[in-house]
Amino acid sequence: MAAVRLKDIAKDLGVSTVTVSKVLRGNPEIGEKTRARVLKRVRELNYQPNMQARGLAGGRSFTAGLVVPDLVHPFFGEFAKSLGGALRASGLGLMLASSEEDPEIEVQEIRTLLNRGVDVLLVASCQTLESESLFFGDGARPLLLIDRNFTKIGASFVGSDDVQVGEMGTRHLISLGRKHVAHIGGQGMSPAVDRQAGYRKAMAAAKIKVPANFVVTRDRIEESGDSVGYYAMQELLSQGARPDAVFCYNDLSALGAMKAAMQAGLRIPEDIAFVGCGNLRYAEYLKVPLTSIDHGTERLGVAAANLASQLAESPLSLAQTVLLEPRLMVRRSSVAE
Amino acid sequence: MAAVRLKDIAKDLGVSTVTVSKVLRGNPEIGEKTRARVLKRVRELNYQPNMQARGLAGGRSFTAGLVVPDLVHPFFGEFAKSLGGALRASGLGLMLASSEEDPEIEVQEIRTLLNRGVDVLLVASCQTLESESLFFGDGARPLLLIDRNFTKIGASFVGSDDVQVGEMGTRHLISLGRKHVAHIGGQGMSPAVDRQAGYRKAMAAAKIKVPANFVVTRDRIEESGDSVGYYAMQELLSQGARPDAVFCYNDLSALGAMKAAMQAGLRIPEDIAFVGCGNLRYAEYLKVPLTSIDHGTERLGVAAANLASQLAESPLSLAQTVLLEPRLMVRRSSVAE
DNA sequence: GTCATTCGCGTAATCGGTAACGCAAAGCGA
DNA sequence: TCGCTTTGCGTTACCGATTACGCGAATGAC
Repeated sequence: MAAVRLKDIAKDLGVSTVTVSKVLRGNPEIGEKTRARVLKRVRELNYQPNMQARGLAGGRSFTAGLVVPDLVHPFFGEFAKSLGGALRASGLGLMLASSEEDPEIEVQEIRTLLNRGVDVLLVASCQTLESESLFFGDGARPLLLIDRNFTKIGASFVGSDDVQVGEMGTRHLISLGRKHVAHIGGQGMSPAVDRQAGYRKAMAAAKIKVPANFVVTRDRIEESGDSVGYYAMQELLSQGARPDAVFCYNDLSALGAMKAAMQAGLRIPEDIAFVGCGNLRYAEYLKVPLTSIDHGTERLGVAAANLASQLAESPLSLAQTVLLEPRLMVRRSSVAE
Repeated sequence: MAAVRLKDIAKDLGVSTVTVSKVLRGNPEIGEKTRARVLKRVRELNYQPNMQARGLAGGRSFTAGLVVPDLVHPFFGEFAKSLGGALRASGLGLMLASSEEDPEIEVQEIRTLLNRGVDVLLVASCQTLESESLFFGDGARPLLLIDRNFTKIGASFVGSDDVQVGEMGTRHLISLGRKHVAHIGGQGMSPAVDRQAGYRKAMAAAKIKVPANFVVTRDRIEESGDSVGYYAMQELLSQGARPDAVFCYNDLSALGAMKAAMQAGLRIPEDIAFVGCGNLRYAEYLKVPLTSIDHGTERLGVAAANLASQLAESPLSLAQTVLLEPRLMVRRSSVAE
């Protein structure tokens, strides 16, 4: 069952390979009769074009490359899934790489993907905002940033409106009558910065002053998973003025924070309410179901796929930005049953 | 910053492209002096080989293809992550496709991956065992089955020893003094079959008869997520003889089953104990932390990557089977604190 | 000092497909 | 019927690499 090539079909029919190629490519200069014969034989032999050769000759590989920091992170998993499906519908394959949250691996993976000839590069970068000047592809292929934006680069972007995310979560807590809303934040990336900005915006709109020690950010390098939130919460609690609500940068940190709060004997949500971001699956099975902000990850994937296939076809088209509206999912961590 | 090609380096140095290629390939027939000059220039220009061309000429693409049923499923997410990292270490890229649990899409994705010239194909198939004769690649590329085995095909396999998984979970429940251990099973795939076999083996070893209505399997098609377990548990409870323990096919079904049990007023684990499979993340944050069997997903990924890179290098080597030992993670769903 | 090796590198063909051009036959108007 | 445009398909070159071979020069044996 060796692969059947263009040449085989051509020889079979007594035509040239070019003719067959033209038929498959939809070139109108081939006569109806020949076209029909070719198409028939193509189906009979179940011909499948060799994409490597096609890529070499045509300068396109019909493949998109995706670099994510961590495939296990529910957001990126869902995103990759949704993206892959939508890309397939556009005839694009997906090459996947994980940077393991390491900027150097990220650069390496990007290089590898480019060498493999991807038509468009999607990156959820783990570079910090300061390193904006760093290597981001070779400029020859369109770049599409995911979730984390680097405005100075001028690349396309698909993600959530994170300022709104921050506002929405914080406003929810305020609307519940909480006056002492703290924030456990992330570091370096645009979502972290923007969500904190949204938090401050909502607080300002409600005319509530934000005490300096109410915003805690911890370096993600030294800690992993939920421990960031855990230690951040301990830090908050060790201070005099205790918050009655916390808006957390993401769900995992919210989990850690809730753990620390419960260990300190606080009741959720009576004594202290929590809001996370990401709306991770199983959120409803948790000990305390978590109120969270949903990014509409599937829609993000579809939007990214659309933009990607457009960029793959016309690499020189202008950079575009797609921002999706977040949605608040209210659960027990903020509202008692 | 257009891509630098072999030809550019060659022209620069006044040698032929073949010479450069030979140097990079480690061919010993090139003199020390030339070799040094070439390597120097290669580094200066930061030359990156075009993998498409390399693949065309050499018949290898240095790429592995992976087809999973659902990237969001924690097992496959973790597996893909681990696999990708380990493959990278072997110089292989990863092309990812998701079949969405649809056998037809699966076949389509496999075709696509083969057209793209992957050197080896890894598939966690969603075909049922009966459809073994179905299309599984073209036979020209080595096939590596993941998690779900099809013994008749004679392909390589990497997965858990699922009979042992079933035994281990069931034995744990029996060792806790439970006499009425039921089983909520999956359908069609080898893990489901094997785990049920393990369950029966453990029951037989303890000389406990398995009532016919103590084994419930439901068709996964009509239901999704945890609802399988939910309805299965209701089915179990609606019968006269009530179990005091349930060994579940996977964690999600265990979650659903526990939900149904709690709704029926049963206390976990006092009245009824549960064991799941998969040891999904967040298991410890659950309302009732779930005792589960860990597959060592990361190790599976690494093992698969090793085998895959070996198969990619010598496609004709014999099919191999790698079975990893499962580990029991005891939590509150089976043992009170 | 010859002849046979080895060494070191280049030439040509190939992988499977695509794009630019060429060219014969058919169509058409006058 | 002559000449000009289409129509329909084939030739050639090329994408960027690799492998098989060829050949001149340096090397060594005698």
